[in-house]
Amino acid sequence: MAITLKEVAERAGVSRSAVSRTYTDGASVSPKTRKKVEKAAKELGYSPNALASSLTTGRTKLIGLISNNFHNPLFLEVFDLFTRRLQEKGLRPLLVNLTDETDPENSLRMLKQYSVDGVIVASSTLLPEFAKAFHDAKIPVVHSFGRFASAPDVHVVGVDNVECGRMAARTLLARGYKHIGFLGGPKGATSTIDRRAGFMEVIGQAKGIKVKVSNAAAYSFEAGRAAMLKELKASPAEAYFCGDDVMSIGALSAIESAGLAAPEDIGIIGLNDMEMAKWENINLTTIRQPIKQIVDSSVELVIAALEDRYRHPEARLFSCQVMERGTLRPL
Amino acid sequence: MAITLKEVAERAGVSRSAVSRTYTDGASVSPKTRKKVEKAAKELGYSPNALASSLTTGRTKLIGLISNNFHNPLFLEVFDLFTRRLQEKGLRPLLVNLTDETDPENSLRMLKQYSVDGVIVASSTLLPEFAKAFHDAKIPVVHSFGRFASAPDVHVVGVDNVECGRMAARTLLARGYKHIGFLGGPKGATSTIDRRAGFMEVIGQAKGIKVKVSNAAAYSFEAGRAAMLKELKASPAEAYFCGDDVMSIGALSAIESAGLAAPEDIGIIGLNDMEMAKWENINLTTIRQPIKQIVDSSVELVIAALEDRYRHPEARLFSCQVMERGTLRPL
DNA sequence: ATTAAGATTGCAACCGGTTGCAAAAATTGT
DNA sequence: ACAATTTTTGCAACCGGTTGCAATCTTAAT
Repeated sequence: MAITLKEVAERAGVSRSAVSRTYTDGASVSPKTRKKVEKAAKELGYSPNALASSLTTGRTKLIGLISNNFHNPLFLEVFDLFTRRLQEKGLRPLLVNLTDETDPENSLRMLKQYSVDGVIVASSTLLPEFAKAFHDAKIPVVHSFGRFASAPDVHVVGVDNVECGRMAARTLLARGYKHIGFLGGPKGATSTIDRRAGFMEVIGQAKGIKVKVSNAAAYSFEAGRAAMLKELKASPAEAYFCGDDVMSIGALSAIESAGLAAPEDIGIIGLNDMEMAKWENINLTTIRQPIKQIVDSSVELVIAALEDRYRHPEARLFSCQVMERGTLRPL
Repeated sequence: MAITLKEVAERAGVSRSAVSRTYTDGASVSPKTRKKVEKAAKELGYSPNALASSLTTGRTKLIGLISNNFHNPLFLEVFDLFTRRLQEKGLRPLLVNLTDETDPENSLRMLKQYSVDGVIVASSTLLPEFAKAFHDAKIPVVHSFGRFASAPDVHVVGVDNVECGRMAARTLLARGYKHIGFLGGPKGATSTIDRRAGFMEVIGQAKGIKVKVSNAAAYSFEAGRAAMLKELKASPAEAYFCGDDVMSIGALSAIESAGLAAPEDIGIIGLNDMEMAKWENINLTTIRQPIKQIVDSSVELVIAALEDRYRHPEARLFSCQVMERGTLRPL
């Protein structure tokens, strides 16, 4: 099919090793032969077969990028950042869509077959055990947007969801809301559990605050809307901390449908700060996750992990920030 | 590192060929040896190295998935569909993010190095020449969401944008709008050009209709909003056909900002029918692109193309459909 | 000019599989 | 039971590279 190293060697009048060495850096080739080889290569349109070389070097430069968040617009931004960053580092993302699956079995087998150098699990809903399966199979893995643990089993990069919960609570209290709602994502999601813990911790320390807790079925528009519609039927709180931005937008639409408005009638604070949050017709007050930093750090960490396979599992947490916009009443 | 075929062969007490054959279908192995091999493989946790085998078979089952649309939420749906479909067919998507690049050079080289079996270019803004580069390099390629041509250079799957333009014009005329706007995407994009042609064709055949043409800088919220704000300053039309749904949402926000409403003051019809279009707070009347069919057909076509490398380039067009929602006045 | 050290080169074995071919084993028919 | 088929098996070469090693060539030092 394609041009091989052998053909280039013949044309350049050198050994195959010489050709190979011109394309591996650090190898010893004289400028003269390098010239000859490059000339021949150009004439033939040769490009080295990365897969064949992976056979001996043990490196494919392939990184498995696994996610089950293909319905949350935030993750388009995440994929954009990941693919660019990996490309910049000379790595190639092999994308795995995990929708409707929670068992690592299949993806593990597949990624083993393709000898990926490492794996990035980009998901806020997958359990730590998922990433652990790769760790156990001795494949370097980083769980991005995963759950924080002080002594994690695998590398984790993300935000401190407990602190996010606290931050949301403090923000609402500071604005004088007395009747407050926690409208979480799916009950089982680790992110929901952690945010709720932080949220309740702060609320618990304040006096005379009434709290309402409820959960949406998913981090989605429909679920957020449905949950808020239900809230509106039975004495709603003055302001809600919603599971994420998409849910918040769903909640806002419910409020609007009921002939109410944010922040006049009900306040909303979201989480993520996805691009849509700043669209003028949404203008959502929300807690920003620094996704660029999380992504860059994840890539850096997976590279570090594949250079040192015995690197101790590490959790890298980034801090969030409240983005003041128009869905909470001013301070 | 990992378990190899040789180790399995030794443990099972058979030749390496025997092991290889148990994992290639159509090969001749007796049930007895197959049993032995499978037992040994299971005990050792063996899984064949797909890359090594690709060396001799010439098939990697890797498909390059190239896109430059990492900011349009529609493409999250598209990626979701592509990755799932490819997975179902036993193919693996190697994702390439082409943002800020229009030259195929780099991606071509890279995908050659990884010996992808085929390439899918998923973009409505990349030019046909881009996909052509892969075709010229003898890599099977399908351009999804690409420009229609009756005698295309490469396989194309998408919608007939000219017909979409006609459809939009007819829809607006049928609702009695007399002063009509075409608010296109970026001027150079083939999709914009084609839609405009169809649109103007139908309008031209109607009597007493006034048309305004303008273009947004990109298929994005901000560009759509900016373009509509500009329109609103200088005698706007009664209804607009916007470049796509994201732009439409931007336009709607501009309308709202100006204290106006759709469809009462200004009508909007979009294009794509992405998930957000049916969110209750948007409720956008739009022309639906059947993305599931486009994706499935693209995958099918790329498979056909890699099975028959001399297959004649083909254009597959799917028809669109108006989704009646709330941003145009009723019939 | 001679020699020692350093740089460059090619040979050949190897990475983890596949496959054509001929030999061996199993099956069929008589 | 024996020959003719058919199926299964292992050998060995190959896919497209890399790399340790010893041989050869340069360069620098004396």
